[in-house]
Amino acid sequence: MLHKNGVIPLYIQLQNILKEDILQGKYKEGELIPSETVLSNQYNITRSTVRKAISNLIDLGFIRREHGKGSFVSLREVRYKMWNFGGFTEFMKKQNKVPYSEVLHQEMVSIEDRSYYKLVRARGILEDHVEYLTLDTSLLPLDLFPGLEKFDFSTLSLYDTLRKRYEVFPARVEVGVQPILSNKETQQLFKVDRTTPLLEVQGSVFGNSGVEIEKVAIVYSPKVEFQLMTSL
Amino acid sequence: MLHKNGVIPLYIQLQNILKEDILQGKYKEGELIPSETVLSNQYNITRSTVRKAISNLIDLGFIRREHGKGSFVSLREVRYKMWNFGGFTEFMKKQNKVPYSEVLHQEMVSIEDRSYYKLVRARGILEDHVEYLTLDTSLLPLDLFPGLEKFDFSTLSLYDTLRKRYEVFPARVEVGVQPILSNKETQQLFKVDRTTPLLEVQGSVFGNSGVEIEKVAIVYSPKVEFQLMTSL
DNA sequence: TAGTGGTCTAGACCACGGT
DNA sequence: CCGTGGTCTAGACCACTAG
Repeated sequence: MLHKNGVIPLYIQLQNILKEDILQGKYKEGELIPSETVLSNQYNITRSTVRKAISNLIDLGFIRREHGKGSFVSLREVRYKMWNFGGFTEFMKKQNKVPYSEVLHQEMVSIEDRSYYKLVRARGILEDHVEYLTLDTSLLPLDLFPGLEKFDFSTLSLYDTLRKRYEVFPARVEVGVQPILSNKETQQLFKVDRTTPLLEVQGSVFGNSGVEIEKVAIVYSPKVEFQLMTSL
Repeated sequence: MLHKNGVIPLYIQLQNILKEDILQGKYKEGELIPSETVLSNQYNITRSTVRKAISNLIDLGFIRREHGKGSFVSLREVRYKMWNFGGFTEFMKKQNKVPYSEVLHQEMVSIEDRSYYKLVRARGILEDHVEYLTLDTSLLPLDLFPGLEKFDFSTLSLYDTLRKRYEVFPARVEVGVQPILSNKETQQLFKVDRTTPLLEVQGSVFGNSGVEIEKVAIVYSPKVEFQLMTSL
């Protein structure tokens, strides 16, 4: 149900509900979602409000409308192969590599009246020497994870901690990919010159319940292969 | 004045009027346009209709709204979201853009004793000018597509042709993503300087039967947003 | 014909910004 | 305070799709 007198607009609430339903698989790729009329009756809101919610989801690439037919789930889900989001540590162990994390920086920051724990880590694998592969910047909301700053993430897995200590399970990422130029920090870390372009991924990680649990920015070493497969 | 009983929706008519006014300089960059109430009175339509017109112009990057202040002309740079690898033409049409393709180069090449039709196209959308978004290099095996070189892909959709003429349906892609530096060609095409890093996607497209039907390399303009979602 | 989305009206109340 | 945009209601008629 919707919170009629809450601070969050009804169309945003509905938008989030539909988005979650789609991502949780309640409405699957290609399937019809309930019609605008049905939704407006179901949630006791007008069709205009329903339309606003659906229009936003169309802009976000979740839904496609067809006149006279209905509104369809229209996702283009991308899967990754060599590259992994949900736990660098776990992934590397599976590859029989020794994962290595170095906390470069950590602090409490405040963004839009919310406090976050900011964690900057250089990550890589341990061979004869340390081979750095990514530079990770994470922002984790402290209201969701009180006391998070007390853990030592050079030895602990961040996602493992979220799961075990906070029972929060990373479920989904939404990211953008950009090419960037290296700066002094990444040049040193990845041993590249200043003309080397790098890959950066920026976005959000969401938990099971659909809440954003982490804002993340990762710069990848050129040694990391970024591959993906997707169906058309 | 608006044509009240015309075939063109009122909000589209208003949208075009405002767009023209902006492009003709009647409302200049940073200036306020008339308020929603004023426009609704002026054109004898409801505020909802005015809002729909303005919302579209915001999506198109002409206007920015500020709560309590008004709506300002704001010709921000448009960024295009593209998470599709196959079917540029179809994708752009769905976005109500006019797709534009320019064949820069085509030839027959031989790789590992197999002949391919090599097609290099600059692709983008047509607005007041051509906005180039990608530089596509395709390699299509001629044994699968005999006579393919006879089509004119500046006007025809490649994938459409594969489907209609050869009954081959692109089904899956496997690609790698790399950051690259711009070269002279891409600098000119995308109007960027030589220090601008770009995104390149390289890989293969497979048909329904699982055969590789195309080797592809796409360089993206910085105006293209490369976004993806995935479950963990 | 019934159900869908597409467009539009005529209101209402609210939150924000500047006077 | 007033004017702005932000949200929402409760209707209406239309065009399109499918049985």
